[in-house]
Amino acid sequence: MTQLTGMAPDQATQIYGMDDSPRGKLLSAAARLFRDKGFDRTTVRDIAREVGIQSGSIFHHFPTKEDILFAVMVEVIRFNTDRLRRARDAHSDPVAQLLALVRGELQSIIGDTREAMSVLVYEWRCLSPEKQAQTLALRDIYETLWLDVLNRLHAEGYFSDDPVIMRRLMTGMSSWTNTWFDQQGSLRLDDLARLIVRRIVGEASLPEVSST
Amino acid sequence: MTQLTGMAPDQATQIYGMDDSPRGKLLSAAARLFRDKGFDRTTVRDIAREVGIQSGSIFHHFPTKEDILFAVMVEVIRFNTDRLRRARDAHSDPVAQLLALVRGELQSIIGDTREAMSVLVYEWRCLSPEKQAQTLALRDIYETLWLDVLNRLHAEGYFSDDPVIMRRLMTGMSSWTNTWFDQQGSLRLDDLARLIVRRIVGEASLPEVSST
Amino acid sequence: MTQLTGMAPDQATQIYGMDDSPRGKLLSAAARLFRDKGFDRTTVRDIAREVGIQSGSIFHHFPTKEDILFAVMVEVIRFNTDRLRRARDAHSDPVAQLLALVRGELQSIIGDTREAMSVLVYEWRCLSPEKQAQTLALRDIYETLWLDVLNRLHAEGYFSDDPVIMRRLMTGMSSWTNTWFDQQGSLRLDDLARLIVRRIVGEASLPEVSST
Amino acid sequence: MTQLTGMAPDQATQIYGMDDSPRGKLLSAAARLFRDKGFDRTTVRDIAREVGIQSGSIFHHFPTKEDILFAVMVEVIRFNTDRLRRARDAHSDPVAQLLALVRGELQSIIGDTREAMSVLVYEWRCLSPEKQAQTLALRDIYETLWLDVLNRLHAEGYFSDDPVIMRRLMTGMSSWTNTWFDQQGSLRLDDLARLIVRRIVGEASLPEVSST
DNA sequence: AATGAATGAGCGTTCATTCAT
DNA sequence: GATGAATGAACGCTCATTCAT
Repeated sequence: MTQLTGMAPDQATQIYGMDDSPRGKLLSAAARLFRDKGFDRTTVRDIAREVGIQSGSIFHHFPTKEDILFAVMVEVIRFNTDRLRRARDAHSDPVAQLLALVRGELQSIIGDTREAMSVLVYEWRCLSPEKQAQTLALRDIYETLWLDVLNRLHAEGYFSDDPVIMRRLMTGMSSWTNTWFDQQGSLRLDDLARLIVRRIVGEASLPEVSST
Repeated sequence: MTQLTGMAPDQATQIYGMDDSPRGKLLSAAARLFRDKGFDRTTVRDIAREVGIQSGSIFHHFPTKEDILFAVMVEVIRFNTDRLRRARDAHSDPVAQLLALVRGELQSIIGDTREAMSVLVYEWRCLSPEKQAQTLALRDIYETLWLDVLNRLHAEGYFSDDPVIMRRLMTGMSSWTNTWFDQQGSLRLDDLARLIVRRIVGEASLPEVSST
Repeated sequence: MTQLTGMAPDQATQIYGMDDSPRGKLLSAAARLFRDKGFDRTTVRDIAREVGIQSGSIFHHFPTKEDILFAVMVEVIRFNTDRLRRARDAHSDPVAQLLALVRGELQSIIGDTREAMSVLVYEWRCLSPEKQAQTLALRDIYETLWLDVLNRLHAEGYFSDDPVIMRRLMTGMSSWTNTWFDQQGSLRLDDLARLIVRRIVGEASLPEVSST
Repeated sequence: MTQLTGMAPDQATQIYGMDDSPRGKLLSAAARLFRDKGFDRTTVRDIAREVGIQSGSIFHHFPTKEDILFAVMVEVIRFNTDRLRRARDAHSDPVAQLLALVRGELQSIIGDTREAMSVLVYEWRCLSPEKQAQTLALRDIYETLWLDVLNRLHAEGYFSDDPVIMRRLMTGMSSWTNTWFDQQGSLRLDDLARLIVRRIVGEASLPEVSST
């Protein structure tokens, strides 16, 4: 768990495909630009300038601009799915598992992969229907991780409402944090995670365990 | 309250500025197109075609394309601020007031003003900084309605966490519903509102009152 | 002659067609705007605003925007042809006649009709070939006034070069004054006129007569 | 001096920046179109068609249409300033220097750079104030060449009027030649130059020297 | 792989002109 | 005569993509 909560303010970890290779640098630059200016307002020249190449050279790495967006989305889903799987596997208690999932998701949204996660939400429409479908298949795997844990909690009586609805409310709470959470502020990511989990399983269920 | 919960599946009410006038029809068409395709991918020719005029004629009603976006946002905030104020004023009990606010906000997000509300969230970046500031001033008024009620509930012991944080979690839950809530589905808007309110004030606080 | 040299700094006289009628006010406003911004950069809305009507109303007075330009040019040529004819007829000595013509032309270029005269030179290209031909016919009448006097001076031995060439050099000197002559400056219009005449007939020919 | 007076009927020399490069061809085509139709009535598509490229390709060479106009003006001033300097330096007698300047200026106005010189006069207003100021700085250098010679002639008693005014009258005579001078006509450029110089220094001062 | 000039379709916007009222 | 909403063609400019080098 330490890699999740002990992250540095900036980019403690790195999305797999966003390494020092030309392709990786292109994806990192694109993720940030797409987040800051939007996909449509980011030109391939912007991206090229950011990594120090000419705009024509981009097309040796990606067939179209849309494929860059697609790659950013695929990489961030894969990376965060892996992260969540490892976080869940570190615990056996379902409440602790839920907390680990929330921590991991918050980490992805406001921590190391925040640019790409923001792109995933806000630039969804810029993807062709075909690529949307491919991306959705990956998101389904990610969501299954959540539903498994929530179904178990529901079965064990931690909450009575529909687990699918509960997950949707959680997704809303998490994803919205990108608009307001301040990493330098007094609210720590861990506290926020516990706060969200308490919305689901109630006050009593969450022990005062440390986050380590 | 009946006008809020008894809405027809489609457009029971109408945003003030989006009437049968040319300007109103332009705003309605723009709101839907901006939601469906995004601001940048909607051309003024798209909007013009939708209302049956020539593209040049748009500029008799709005000085720039961005001003159409701005008008959509201003109208929807004004309309929904009024709606929430009226909804709150119909109750004196703070829990009932919170429920009324949540119902009203859900109505705006997944009901009659859903297109414009979606635009407000997803096309924010397309507004110039000057217009963002003007829009934010209107949103502040809207948010004050919420914080007044949440502060009172907090003071009366209905929940112990920071009311500002609670509002942010609620905003996330509400706004995300535009991605999944199905008006034809089995979950009714009223039930969803009660479900959200229970995340804040707990199970016991919300009586089984009817929604009328 | 007094009306020529004793003119007020601004608009002592008025071009015939530019009176207080709607048409006249339109022409005055157009002349000034065409001079300041150029024909192509002046919109009919600019002209309409200047005279306090709506842009559509202009077309009750002139069939096209180009016809406004044409009218400005025709009026100013007619007016200045008349002025020059009267100025010449006030004298019988050919040197005095030439001086009177130069004074009158300078008056038109830097005095009361300066806006319209500037338009005549700088917006010539904006006229259709047909209207250019009509306007040229009027200018021919104007030029004949000059050539009559210059031919007589040439015949009487005041200068030996081709009178047509002399007139062209004079036109250049006169028309260029619109770029530099300062009505508030120390050089008076009368002095400038004598200076120009001396370029043609030499120093000795021009007596030190007063301008009245 | 032979290269100045012995010019071919068409384009004996070439403005530095208007060579066979894409940029040079663009500037030549633009200068001619701007002269013929005016800046505002020349479209970027017109210019592109003239040099056989697509309209969008123009913007690889110039950031805006106005920058093309600016480049035309800057190039022609620089080129003609150099030409005048060389022409003056070929003589030590001030009358001969003045004649050389007039010849050079006429050459620029009705000879090899006539399109661009016309643009300089007639499209001045189409330049932004910033670019006007930059262009004026270059014109000041050009004008200083003239005033140096005229001041010397004035000091040596060749004429008694203000040298600045004399230069302005000369500018008018020269620049107006673009409206009437016919290179195929019987009046030769050299004769016209001597004719103009005689307007300033009088009949006696100009010897019957050959133009070489 | 990289370049960078060129493409060409498409964008937001302008504006002289029309015409029902 | 005056209005002002509407027209529609044309404008300057952008930019993802191509391709000869």
